[in-house]
Order: sequence, then C-alpha cells, then structure tokens
Amino acid sequence: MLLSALKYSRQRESIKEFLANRYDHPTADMIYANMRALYPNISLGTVYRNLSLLVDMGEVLKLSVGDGPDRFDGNTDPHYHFICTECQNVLDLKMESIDHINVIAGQNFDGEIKGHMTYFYGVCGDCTKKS
Amino acid sequence: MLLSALKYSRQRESIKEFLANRYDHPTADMIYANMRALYPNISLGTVYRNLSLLVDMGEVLKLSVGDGPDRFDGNTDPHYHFICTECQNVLDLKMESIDHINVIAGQNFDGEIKGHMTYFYGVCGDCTKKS
DNA sequence: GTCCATGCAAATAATTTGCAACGCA
DNA sequence: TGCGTTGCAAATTATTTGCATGGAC
Repeated sequence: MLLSALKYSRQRESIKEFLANRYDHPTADMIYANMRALYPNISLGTVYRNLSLLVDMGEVLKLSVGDGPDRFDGNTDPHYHFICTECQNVLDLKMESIDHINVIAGQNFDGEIKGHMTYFYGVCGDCTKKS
Repeated sequence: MLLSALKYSRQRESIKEFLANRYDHPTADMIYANMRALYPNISLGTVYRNLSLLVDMGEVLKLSVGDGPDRFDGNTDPHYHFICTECQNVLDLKMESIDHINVIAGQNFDGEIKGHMTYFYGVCGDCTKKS
C-alpha cells in the first residue's frame, strides 16, 4: 500500500545495505540488533516498518519459513531456499528454473496459476558432516 | 514430542472428524468456533493442543501459508495447495507429482535434500469470473 | 488410583500501530 | 512549512503454557 511519496531515511538505507551484504537471511530481531550498533536508539517498530516498505518496493524478499519468525533476503534475483532441519539455517540454492511446475499445477485447475513458493528442506552439508 | 500414551478424548475425535469432512483448510479459530457448537465450554487451548497432537501423529497437516494464521488439513494424502491472492482461500490441487524438483535442487548442493514445501498462488476460478 | 486431558486465564512471541517529536524536501 | 519517519509504548494476533479439576483406563 504505497499511498504517499517516500522520503530518504538513513535507517532504511542502512537496513537495505545491511541485507545486501548478508547471505544468512536474518530475522527482524537480528537486523534490529545489528542496526543498534549504528543507531543506538533505533526501535524495532522502525525496523519492521522499513522492512515492510522495502518488501513492498521489491527491494527485499520476505521469507516465511513455517516455524519461527519471518526472515529477510536482500537478494531479489529469483532463487530458491533450503532450510536445514538440524541447524535451521536458510541457504540459497543455485539451481535451474523450475517454473514449469506452474504449468503442471494448472493442468487440471480452474483458475490462473501465477507463481509458486517453494522451500526445500533436509540436512545441510555442515550438519551432514557433524552427524 | 510424544512422551506418554494418548488417552481417548471426545474433543480430539471431533476435531479429527470435523477436519476429515472439510475441504477449506480452516484455521484453529474456525475449528474452535465450530467445536463450540458441540462443546460449548471447549477452550482454544484444547483445540490447539489437540491439533498439535494430530499433526504430530500425522493425522492432520498444518499449512503455514505465509500471512495469516496456520490452516489445518484433514487430508494427509500427498497433494499441493493453491492460495488465491484475491479471496485468500486455500484449494487442493489435483496434479501429478513434482518430486523431481528435489533432484534438480540437489544438483549443485552440498547436503541432502529430503523434500520440499510448495504453495501455488494466483487467482482462483471463482475470482477470475468475478473480475 | 494414576496420569492424561480439559477449561480457564495468564504468558509469550512476532508484529503492528497511535502519537508526539523530528527531519527531509 | 508540510508531510513522511522515528522512538517509545501500548495494542494486536497467533499460539503456548501453568494449574487445579475432570475423565479415561
């Protein structure tokens, strides 16, 4: 819901930059903790408000991975995510497109399939080695 | 975590039966509202506790569809779900298996892909006709 | 009688929102 | 100056939990 013009905000820029340099898909709380190093008085509300704006603008992705709080991703290139069931980490997957599943899903469906959300899960490399 | 033996409970049986006959993937609140017709004093806590047990036993599926509360599905046959971005309804999809995407995802991945969670989204048949 | 299940209420977790002060344009 | 943004706190939403009582076995 973008009803009015956006104004520059240091906090928003910092959150965006922070996410652009992280590949571990942090939660709002983790982002908040890191932002406090830069802005000791920043509030969680500000973090949530700006994350929400950035998601609406398409500059950040919100990952709702079932249990636990939402996570945020500064990489908006289309890609998929893997959730390790041991350590709960969320990893990026380098894989070819699977957009054809939209066609498969639409074959017996009365309506329009516009996309899909897919999360892969299993045990990550690190956890496989540990066990 | 099932540490102790389960005892019969009318409430749990009713919730299970209710879900077995619904195809609209109700939320805990909706289940609660319906259960109150049968058990005027049933509490939300009881609904949540029993849903959690049923999910652990594999007799009910929990659907975490991003926004909004979790939904529950009494149909445990493997199948996929579609979320209408207009009316928010969650529909079952009759489609062939797409388990091959696990193989695709695992091709450049250092770890073990055990499965995936996929939700399709778009506009359902009813909403397409309305617009 | 033992121990799980229930109802009720309070607690928790994640996120959103109201409001007065602040800061970009 | 005008209106978006912030910090702070309170509110909301979804879900979980503690506890005394009730019910299954």
